[in-house]
Amino acid sequence: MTLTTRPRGTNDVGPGDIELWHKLEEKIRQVCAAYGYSELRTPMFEHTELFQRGIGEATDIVEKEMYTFVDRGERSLTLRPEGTAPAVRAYLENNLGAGALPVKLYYYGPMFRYERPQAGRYRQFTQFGLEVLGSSDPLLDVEAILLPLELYKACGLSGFQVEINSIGCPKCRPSYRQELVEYFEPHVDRLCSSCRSRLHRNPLRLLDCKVESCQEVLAGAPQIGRHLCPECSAHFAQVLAYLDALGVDYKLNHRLVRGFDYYTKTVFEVTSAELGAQNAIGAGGRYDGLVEELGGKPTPAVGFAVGVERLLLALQGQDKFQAEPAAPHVYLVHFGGESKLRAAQVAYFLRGQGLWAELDYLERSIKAQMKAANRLGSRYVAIFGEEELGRNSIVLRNMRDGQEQEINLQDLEQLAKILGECGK
RNA sequence: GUGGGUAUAGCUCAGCUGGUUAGAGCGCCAGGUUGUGGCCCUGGAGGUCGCCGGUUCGAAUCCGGUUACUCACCCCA
Repeated sequence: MTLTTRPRGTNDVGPGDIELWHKLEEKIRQVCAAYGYSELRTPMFEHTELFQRGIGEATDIVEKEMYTFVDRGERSLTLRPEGTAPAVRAYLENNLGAGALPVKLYYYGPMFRYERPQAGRYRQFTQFGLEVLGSSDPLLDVEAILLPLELYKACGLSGFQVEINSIGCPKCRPSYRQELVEYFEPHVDRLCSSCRSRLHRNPLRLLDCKVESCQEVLAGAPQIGRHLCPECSAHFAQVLAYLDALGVDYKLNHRLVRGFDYYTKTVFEVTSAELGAQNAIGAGGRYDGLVEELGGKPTPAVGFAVGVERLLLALQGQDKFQAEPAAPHVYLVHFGGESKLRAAQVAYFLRGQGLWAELDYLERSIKAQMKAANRLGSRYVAIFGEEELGRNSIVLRNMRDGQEQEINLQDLEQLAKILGECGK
C-alpha cells in the first residue's frame, strides 16, 4: 500500500494541473523581470543551525516542524522550511552585496514543514518569494508588497486584502513588550493556556490569538503605535505615504504580528476571501537584523513570500486563471505496416519543424484513431491510405470544417506550412 | 500534537433497518459504418467494497482497532 501512496501532505502535479503551474511560473518570471529581480536558487536543505539562528529557537517551526536529519558525515541538515534564511546565507556566502545595492532576488521552489495537512497547507509546498538587501528605503517595503500584488492581478485574482503593521525595532520593541506584559499580567486567569505560556516568552504573539476570552482582554491592550521610536515611526509613515500615492488599497492592523523572530519595522500579509482557514496567500516584512545575526555586516532588508498552492487554490475558486489545453497540429492516421512506416517518417519531419504530430501506437481502427484525434483537439488529420500512398500523397482533413485535400508527400514543406498556419 | 467527517469500478457517487451473481453516470475498449471524428444505439473489460479482527447461519452494511484522505484547532505561505 505504501508503495502506491505518496507521503502525507505531498502532492503529485501531472497532466491536467501542470499546465496551470507552468502558466503561473511564466507570470512570476514576467513580473520579476519588470521589477528587476533576478532568480536565486539555493539548495533544498541547509545546515540546521541556519534555521535555528535565522527563524528563532522559540518559534513553532524550529521547535516542532522541521524535517531534520543527520547525514553520513554526521552533519545535521534540515529541509528548508522557508526561503529567507537560505537567501541571506547565499547572499553572504557569494558576497552578493559587493556590487551595486540594493540586491533584488527572488526564489521559487518547494519548502518543507512537518504539519498536519489541511486545505491550503501541505508538508511539501511551494513558495515564491523575494528579498531585497542593502537598503532601508521604505519604497522597497512598498515594492515588496507591490510585486506580489502585481502577480495576483496578472493572474486575474480579485478579492484579496492587504494588511500592514509595524512591529518596531530592537530599540523600541522592548518598552512595548514590557507594557504588554504589564497589561496582561492582571488578566492572566482569563487567558487561554497557550497565551499564558507565551506571555513572558513572546507577548507580541498574544495579539493575534483567536480565543474568545483572550479577545476580550485584547480589546483594551495597548497598541504599538505610541511606542515606535522616531526612526520606526517615520519609516512606517513613509511606507503608508507611498502606498497612498500609488493607490494601493490596504488595511492597518495593529494586531498583525509575524511568526518569525527576524522581522522588524514593517510587516504585512495578504489574504484571499476564496480560501478557508488558511487564507494567507502571501506575507512578509522587513528584517533589518537578520544579515548581521547570520554573521554579515549590518544590512537592512525586506522580503515577501507567496504560497503558490494557496494562490492556485484561490484562482481555482474564481475560475479565472485557466491554461488553454495544448492540441496537436495534426494526427497521422495510418493502417499499420507500410502506411505506419510512412506516417512515422512524416511525423519525424514535422516534429523537427516544431509541430506537434501525433499518431496511433496501438494498431487501432481508423474510427478509433479519428476519435483519438478529435479528443486531443487536433486541428488536422492526415490519412495515410493505400490508394493515396500509391500516388505518394495523403488526405489532409480539417477537423473543424471537415474539408479534405490531397497533399503530395514530395512537398513536406508545404504540409508543414499549412499546419503551422492553422492558427494555434 | 488535539478534535470532527469520509473510505464501494479510472472519476463522481448509489447501495434503505445485514440476505443470493455489488450497481449507475461519465471515462476506457470494441461493434453498428471491412478508409473518416463529434450525435445516437449495442456490447465488453474493469472492484481483495481501505486494511485487520469481532458479532452472525450470512457483513459493503453492525462493533472494535488500524491506516489513509479530508476539514478544523495550534501555527503558518
